[in-house]
Amino acid sequence: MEQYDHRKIEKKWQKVWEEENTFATDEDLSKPKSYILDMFPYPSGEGLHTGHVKVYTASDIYARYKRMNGFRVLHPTGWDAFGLPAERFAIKHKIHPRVAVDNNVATFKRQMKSVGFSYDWEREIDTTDPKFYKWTQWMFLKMYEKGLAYESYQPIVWCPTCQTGLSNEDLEGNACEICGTVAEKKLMRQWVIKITEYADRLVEDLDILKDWPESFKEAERNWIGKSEGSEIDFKIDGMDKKFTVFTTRADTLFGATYTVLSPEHKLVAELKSNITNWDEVLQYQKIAGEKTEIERTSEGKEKTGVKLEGIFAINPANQDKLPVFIADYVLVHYGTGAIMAVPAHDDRDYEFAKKFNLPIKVVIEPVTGEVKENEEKRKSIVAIVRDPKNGKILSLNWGEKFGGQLFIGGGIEDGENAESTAIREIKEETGYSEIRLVGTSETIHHHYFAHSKGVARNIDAIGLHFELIGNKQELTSQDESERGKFKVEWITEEEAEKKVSDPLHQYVFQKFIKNKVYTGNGILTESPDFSGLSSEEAKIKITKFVGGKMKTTYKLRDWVFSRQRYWGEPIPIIHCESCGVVPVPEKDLPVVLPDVKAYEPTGTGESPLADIPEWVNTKCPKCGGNAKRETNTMPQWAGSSWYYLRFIDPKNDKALVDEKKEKNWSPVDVYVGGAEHATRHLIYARFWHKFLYDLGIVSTKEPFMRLESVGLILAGGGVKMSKRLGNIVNPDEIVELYGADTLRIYEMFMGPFGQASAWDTKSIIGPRRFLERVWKLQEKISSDENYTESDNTIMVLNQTIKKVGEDVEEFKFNTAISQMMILVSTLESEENISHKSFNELLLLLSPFAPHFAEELWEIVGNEKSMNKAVWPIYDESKLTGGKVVIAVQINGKLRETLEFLSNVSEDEIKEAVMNSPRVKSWILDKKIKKTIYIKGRMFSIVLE
RNA sequence: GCCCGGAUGGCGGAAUGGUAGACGCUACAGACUUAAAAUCUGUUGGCCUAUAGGUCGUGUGGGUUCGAGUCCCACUCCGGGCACCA
Repeated sequence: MEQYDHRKIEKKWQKVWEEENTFATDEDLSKPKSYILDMFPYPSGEGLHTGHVKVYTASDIYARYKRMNGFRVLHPTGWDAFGLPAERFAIKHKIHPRVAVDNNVATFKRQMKSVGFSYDWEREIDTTDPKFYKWTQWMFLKMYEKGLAYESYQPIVWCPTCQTGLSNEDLEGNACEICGTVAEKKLMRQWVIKITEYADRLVEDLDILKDWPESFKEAERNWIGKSEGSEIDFKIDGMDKKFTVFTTRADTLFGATYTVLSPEHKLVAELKSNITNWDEVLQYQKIAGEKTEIERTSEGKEKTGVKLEGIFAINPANQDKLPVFIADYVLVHYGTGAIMAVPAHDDRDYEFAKKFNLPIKVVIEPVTGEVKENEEKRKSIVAIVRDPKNGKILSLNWGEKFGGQLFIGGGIEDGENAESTAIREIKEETGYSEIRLVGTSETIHHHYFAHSKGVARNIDAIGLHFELIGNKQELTSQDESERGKFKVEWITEEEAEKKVSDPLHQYVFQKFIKNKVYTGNGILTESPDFSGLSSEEAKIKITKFVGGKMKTTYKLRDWVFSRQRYWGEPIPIIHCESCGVVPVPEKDLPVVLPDVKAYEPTGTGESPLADIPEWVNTKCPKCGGNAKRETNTMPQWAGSSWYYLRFIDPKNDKALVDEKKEKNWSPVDVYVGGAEHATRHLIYARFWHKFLYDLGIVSTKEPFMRLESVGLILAGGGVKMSKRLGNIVNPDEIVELYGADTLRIYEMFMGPFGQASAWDTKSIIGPRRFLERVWKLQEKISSDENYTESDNTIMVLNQTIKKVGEDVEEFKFNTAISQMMILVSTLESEENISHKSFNELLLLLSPFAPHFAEELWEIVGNEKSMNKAVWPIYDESKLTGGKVVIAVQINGKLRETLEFLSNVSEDEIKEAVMNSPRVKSWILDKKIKKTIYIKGRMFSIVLE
């Protein structure tokens, strides 16, 4: 027997696969299809890393498995090669990005081939290839045609030293990562895509995606941030001007005590002549404008703003005159960029109101507890008594059964008001009477079940806040029996927050002591015709009453689709001196990126393309007059938003994808990649797909039916692999030392595919030993054609076929591998093994360790190529081996295990259990209360 | 602050509400060897004990259940994402 030499074997089979084009896509339409895709790589100069190998191995195993199961499989890859890193690299090393990308691609391709991925390389695509980006540009023109692409001035983050625009990743805090200068904002003309027009469908259709992780769908929902509310107009007092606010809480309109515009709101300038503190306003606008988003948010919760002196808005509900502020906590790009502020029922408005000393008007009465049937109405009070000397609060400890820790509560009796009730209850229950009322709450509607009385109650409670002014405590004897039920305790705020679990009492505490405002829904008060309504009802009625309209808004913003960069797809637009914006005619596509020597930033913020007059200057396709080309390029996201469609028909120069072929292969059945793409890439691609669906180019609503998320590979110690820490593992070294097959198995065996796990080079030896043991098994193959292994081995073999198949379907590669290890141990314990069993083991192993399996397949004399072989089938009747082991529990504890034939009856088991000496010794003379039998698993005895 | 995950031996991890720790690594002991490596065999959660057996044990505290790593409630810690979203 020859030694297992991975270097020889892996090269040999990679050559065979390449020469025979083994993994060319099967176009036999009689077979079911499976389109298996991983998120294609960005070919960086760093080369392939272990994380790539993890994703690509998983999809490769799945693809090979599907082929063996009779599917026609599309499993391609390509290069997402436009973007900033390549351009940076080019500037730094004076290498043209085209050259750098080609070099990097060559490295990636060599590395990927060395790991043995079964891609159909004939379908390789590259987003920077004009034949590819012709179609990216074509689709941009379609979006322009449909009114989805528009020009707009948008702020970019700008480094005044580097004279270049920065992405968020280029920022270190609020400063440029490269030179350390504090970044500014600069308004640039941008192309923007109206993705918001698809927001609703992007949310709705998440329901189609049954095989996406819930966490991805939730992340998309949050990113899109759908919110239902009302738009309501506020007139400016004494002027023919108004602004619109967006609110989800129209029910609180009567509680609005001021309004806020975002500093960038266009009405501010229109009001200039009437604003008496214009200088102050201007200065605030300037400061807010200079702040980067990071600065604006890193200042914590401290609210800032400026009142527009001389300006009042009219509350359309009650015609109150409200002050108008500008403040940067109101964002220009969300809702309408203006809010009505209701400090009594919104945390931010409350903070702002406190700081600027604005009135706070309660219009919602809280509802606590849960509404029950047949409730009895009551009126009561909850009193908080605080000792200002030590901050402690008076409480009654009723014990676990009677409500636990509470403050002082009680029913309002005839002839009493809330205050007199509270004073009486405090005196009766605690003996304190030297107190002073400092606050009274609104009515609180509390629903609860009074266990002592056996009735459901709906009480209208009033909270009262007292301060202790004297320590005199007089207890009268007639109250003693009542007082025996509880203990009077002074507790700290922390204890009160933790121990008082009753929602009503906790609410009153939060209101008075923690100064919390009530932001939930409730029942309206102080809202003339609407008082007594629920929030839900009032939202609609009040909106209607003031002539507003119900409106859905999204957090999702339109997609800024241009970059002032060289290395991207040119936006196919021409600016004509007389016709204005003219799209490049389809016949002139692609607009090829010119080959230039310099691609440094221009210093004006414009794309380097702007400095190439022979490219920029052109003739208008419409009138023939002088015109200039658009010099902005597309973002890196553009190509990756539709590349999966091009794999279906990568060489087509008539269409981005042939209609028939699209129907044959779309959609992607399994898409594998990282959770960092849960929002942007996947939302952009889903949007793009829906746009193409509307054009009739694709036949499905969604591009990716199932999504498998990969977990990070961390370095030892659970930290991220990074160049800086010098802990990056290069897959080349592992392939050289242990072999690609070992690397593949190691990465799949590390842990659950979707979970992060730490690289541990010394553990790689385990998978390598496993392969060595399989290698040695070939010596045990019996020459006797009719040789059969023991029943036990047959059982394990069948179990393994079942488990590996099921686990691969579910991307549970780690447990599939451990089951194969169990099979190998079992086969090793046999004197000899059959040719058939060994072949089946190789077939199970082949998706995981393809070179290794091919070699052994050939060595043991199989005629047909392994890649034409089919996945083994297990025999249902041989999964159990005819025996069952029954665990015996007594009072829930394992006391015995007994083995039976699998056709054993419950009575036989019971008899054997009762006769077991060990069981008898546990039962002794105790009575058996009951027995429970779980078929084929366990027998449980419960003793009295 | 909000959202989403997670917590099981020395380590990576396994476990349809039913024998916790499969499988692998490490470590220890033994075999082979002049020796080492490799390989093979055995042991490897703690404690008490004889290798029988017992007892504790899946981040913490409660609960449901004959039975909880798994379900429910409250909390702690760790990781990831988002950032004043009206």
